[in-house]
Amino acid sequence: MIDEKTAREAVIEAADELFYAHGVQAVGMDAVRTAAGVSLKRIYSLFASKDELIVAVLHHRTTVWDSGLASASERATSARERILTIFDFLDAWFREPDFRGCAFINTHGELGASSTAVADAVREQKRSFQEYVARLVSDAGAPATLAPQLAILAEGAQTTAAIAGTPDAAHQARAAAETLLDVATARG
Amino acid sequence: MIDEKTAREAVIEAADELFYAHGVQAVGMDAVRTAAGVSLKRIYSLFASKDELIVAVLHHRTTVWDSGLASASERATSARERILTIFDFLDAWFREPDFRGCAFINTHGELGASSTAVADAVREQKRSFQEYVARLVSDAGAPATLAPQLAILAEGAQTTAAIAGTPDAAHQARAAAETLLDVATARG
DNA sequence: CCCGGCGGAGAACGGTCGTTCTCTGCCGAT
DNA sequence: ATCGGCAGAGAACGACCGTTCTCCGCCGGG
Repeated sequence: MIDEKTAREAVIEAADELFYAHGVQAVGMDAVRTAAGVSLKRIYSLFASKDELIVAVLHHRTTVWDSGLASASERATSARERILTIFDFLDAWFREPDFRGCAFINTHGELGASSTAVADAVREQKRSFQEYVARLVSDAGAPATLAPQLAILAEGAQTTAAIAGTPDAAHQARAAAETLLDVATARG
Repeated sequence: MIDEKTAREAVIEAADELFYAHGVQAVGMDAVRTAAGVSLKRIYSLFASKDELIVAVLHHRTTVWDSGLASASERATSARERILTIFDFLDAWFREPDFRGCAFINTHGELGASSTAVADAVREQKRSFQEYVARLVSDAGAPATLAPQLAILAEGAQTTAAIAGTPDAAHQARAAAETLLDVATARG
């Protein structure tokens, strides 16, 4: 048998892909089993329940998102550029053919009311993103009130792009962010 | 028996409340029956399937949202004020104890991948909102590019408030909208 | 007063889901 | 070579859901 860590990752990655593509409740554990190539018995020895698997998937997505954001901002030379890089990162994501909105928002809408563990995992990811933006805003010398405004733009772009089915929202949000940055950094 | 229109409305309103509170898939038709006080047989004579009921609920929510937005903007005296009223409307909504995000976004995340009828109804509502904002932006004499930026702020505020569980996003988005409006109407 | 049909209540049906169990074959140890 | 135990495959189980069906009580017309 493959070692535990490998099996865990295979299950999480297969579940992530299926959950994101079809919604969590539309995917049965059988489908996860088939996609991951790991027996149900083993899946249930790695995760106590589907709910626990969902939370693990969300945590996995958080790390993927964080590292994607970090690597996208590597080329940026200033804090201002790093902020705007967020929206370029979104633009590239929106153009992926299987883009279907933010998995955290989707999962929260689907299960946030019934599972507090899911709601907590989603809230934690959003909080961490807000913190990331706040750090960049502080680096750019802009007032702290700018950070939640930029975060709201990023969130809105994700849902707008998901529902409209076009990536336009990324550059629209980017333009708004530029304006807000200009105004916030103009004064002294 | 009660007349058809009344029964239809009772079913739609009961389903709307339950779907919004718990998510669509978490609510069985039995629960709708009990809440609406309309027999299953009658429900299925009014709606061919649960999917059709979901779409009817979304259409109902669209009219409720539109009229709420319209009545909130009645007191505003200028186009600029009418735009900012959107965010005051959101603020009041976010403070309602049973606020759980935008039903359209939630339902799209849950069922948008599997039901094109649902995805279409959601997209149509967002398109109509974009149009409403575009009309106000035009009335305010601002460039058309401002409209999607404001719409993105409104969308982002809704998901942020839903996940964070606080109404802060409304006034943060309002402040950003004010800045964008100032910049967009300063020239000329 | 009797009868036929209509509507409501909820049981029934077929399917699916999350979870567990059984069976079978494989592996290392003796 | 034989045995014990572990892992995989998938059947089994109980619950539930969307949808349909059955039965019962009520109603108006003769």
